[in-house]
Amino acid sequence: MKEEKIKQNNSEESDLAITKRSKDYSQWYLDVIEAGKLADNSPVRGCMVIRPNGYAIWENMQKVMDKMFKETGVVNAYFPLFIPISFLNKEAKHVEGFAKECAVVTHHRLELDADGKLQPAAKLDEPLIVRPTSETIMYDTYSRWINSYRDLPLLINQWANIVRWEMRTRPFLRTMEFLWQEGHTAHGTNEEADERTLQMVNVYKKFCEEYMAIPVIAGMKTESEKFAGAVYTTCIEAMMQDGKSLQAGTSHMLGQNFAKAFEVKFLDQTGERQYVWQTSWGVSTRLIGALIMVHSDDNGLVLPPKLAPTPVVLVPIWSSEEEKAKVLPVASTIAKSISEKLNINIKVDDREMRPGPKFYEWEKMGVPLRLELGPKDLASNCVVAVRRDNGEKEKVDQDKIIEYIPKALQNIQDSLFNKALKFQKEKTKKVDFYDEFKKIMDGDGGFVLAHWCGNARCEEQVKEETKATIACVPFDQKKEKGKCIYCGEESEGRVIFAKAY
RNA sequence: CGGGGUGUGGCGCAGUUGGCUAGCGCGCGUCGUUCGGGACGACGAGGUCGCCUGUUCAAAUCAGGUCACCCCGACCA
Repeated sequence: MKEEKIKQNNSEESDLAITKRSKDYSQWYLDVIEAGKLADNSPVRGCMVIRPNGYAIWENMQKVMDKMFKETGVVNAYFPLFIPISFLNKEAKHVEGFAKECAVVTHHRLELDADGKLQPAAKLDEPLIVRPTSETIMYDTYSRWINSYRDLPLLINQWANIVRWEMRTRPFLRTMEFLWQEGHTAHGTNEEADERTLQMVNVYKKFCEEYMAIPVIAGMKTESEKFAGAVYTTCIEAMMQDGKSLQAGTSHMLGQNFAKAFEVKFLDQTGERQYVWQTSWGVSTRLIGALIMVHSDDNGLVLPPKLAPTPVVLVPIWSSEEEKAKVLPVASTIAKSISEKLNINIKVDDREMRPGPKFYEWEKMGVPLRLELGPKDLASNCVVAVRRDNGEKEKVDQDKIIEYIPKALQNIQDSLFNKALKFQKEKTKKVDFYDEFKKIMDGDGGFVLAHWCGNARCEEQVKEETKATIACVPFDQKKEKGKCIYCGEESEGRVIFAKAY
C-alpha cells in the first residue's frame, strides 16, 4: 500500500520533467522558485507563489524581451484587469474557444451577516470577467484610438497577470494565475500584419535560443490547435527532458476578426473606411517552467548565465579565525573587482557554515559559476572555479580572473544550448510507418517528423490512439512528397508530432 | 465534472484488530568538537492527530457527515 502511494505521488507521467530525481530532492524547485504552492487547504492553491529567486529570473527575462520588443517599435501600456462580460460576447469564435474557465466577479461589497461572517453584497448589473487575455478590452479601446491610417501601425505590449480557472493545474506550466506579456498590434494591411506575426515569433525564438539556451522549433499550429479567434497561429515548441513538447510562445495573425467585432476602423489614404488587420503574441511565466525542465538535474536548477540573477558566487573557505581574517579581505577585493570591471552581480557567501552545504545550496539555486577561495589558494594566488553545468573544476590565477569569467560564462551558455540541441536532435526522428510511430510514443517519446495529409480527422485519431498531437508545422518544412502516417493519402511535407504539456 | 487516494510539529512519514505521557527522520535553537563536497555529540523549542457529530469507561484509531489536497481522465486561447 505504501509503495502504491509513493508510485502515485511520484508518477512520472504527471511530474515536471526534470530528471529521475531522488526523493529528497523531489521538490527542490519549491525551495528555489516555488509555484502553485500556497498553504495547505488553500482554495487558491493552483495560483502561483514566486519566491524572490524565481522572480529575479522573470525580471531578467522581462528586461531582455522588453528591449527586443522596443527595438521593433513596440511600446508598453496597461489595460484593466476586469472585462465586462458583454465584451467577450462580441467575438463569437473567440468565446467558443475559451469562455468557459474564467473567474467571474458578481459583487462589489462585503457585508456582515447575522452570524458575523462576511458575505458578498451589492450585486453588479453586469458581471466582470477577470481577464483570461486582453484582446477584447484592448480592442474596444483601439476602436477609439484609431481613426486614420496615420494612427497605424499601433504597436502595444502589456505586462500583466492573467487568470484562467483551469480544472487541473501544474506547477509553472498551468497555474490559475500567471504573469505574461501580451502584444497587440493593429495594421493598415494584411501583409503588414502577416509580417508582424512572423517577426514576433522570431523574436521569441531568438530570445529562447540566445538567452534561455533552449532550442525551439518555430512553425504553424494546425487549424484545431490554433487560437480560436485567429486566422492562423504561429508558435515555438521546445523539447523537455522527458521528450514532451512545450509550447513556449505564440504569435497570432488575427486578420480582421476582432476588428469587425469591435469596430476598429481607419480612414485610408483614398478616404475609404477599412477594418484594421491585427496580431497578438505572448509568452508567460511558463518559460520559467521550460527553463527548469530543459536544463535542471538532480542537484537542482541550472541557469543560463545570461539570465542568472547571480551568475557568479564566491565561497571563501576557512577553518580558524586567523584564516578567516586572511581570506575574507582577499575575497571581497576579488568580488569588488569582478563586479566593477565586468558589471556582474556576484555574491560573497561569508556565512558561518561549513563549505560543503554552501556548495550544494548554490548548486540547487543554479548559479552558473562558483569560485572557491581558501588558504591553499591564498598561498598559490589562485581561485578554484567550478562550473554548475558539468561540475568541472579549474584553478585560475587571481590576476587572470577578470579575463577568465566572461569566457567561462559564455562557454557555459553555449554548452547548455548545445547540450539541449543535441538532445533535441537525438530525440527527433523521421517516421514513415504508424507502427513505429506508436512504438515511439509508447516509449521514450520525442519529436516525430511524419507526413500528414492535412485532414483534422487524422490528427484527431492519432491523438486518441497515441496521445500525440501536432506540435507544429515547421517553417523550415521541406517540400517532400509522401503519404499521411495515418490514412496514407498524399502529403506535401512532414510535421512534428509529440506528446505535449 | 467522473474514477482512485491522502489528511498526525516547518517538511517527509510511522502509529489505525479502540488502551499507558502521540513517536521517528530531516529541518530549527544553544553549547562544544569540526570545517577544501551535504560532520558529530549533548541539551532544547515545536502537535487542539483536517473539521463536526455519534458509539464507548476510553477515539489519531470505529461509524456518519463535511472540508481540503494529491493522482488518473475530461478540459487547456
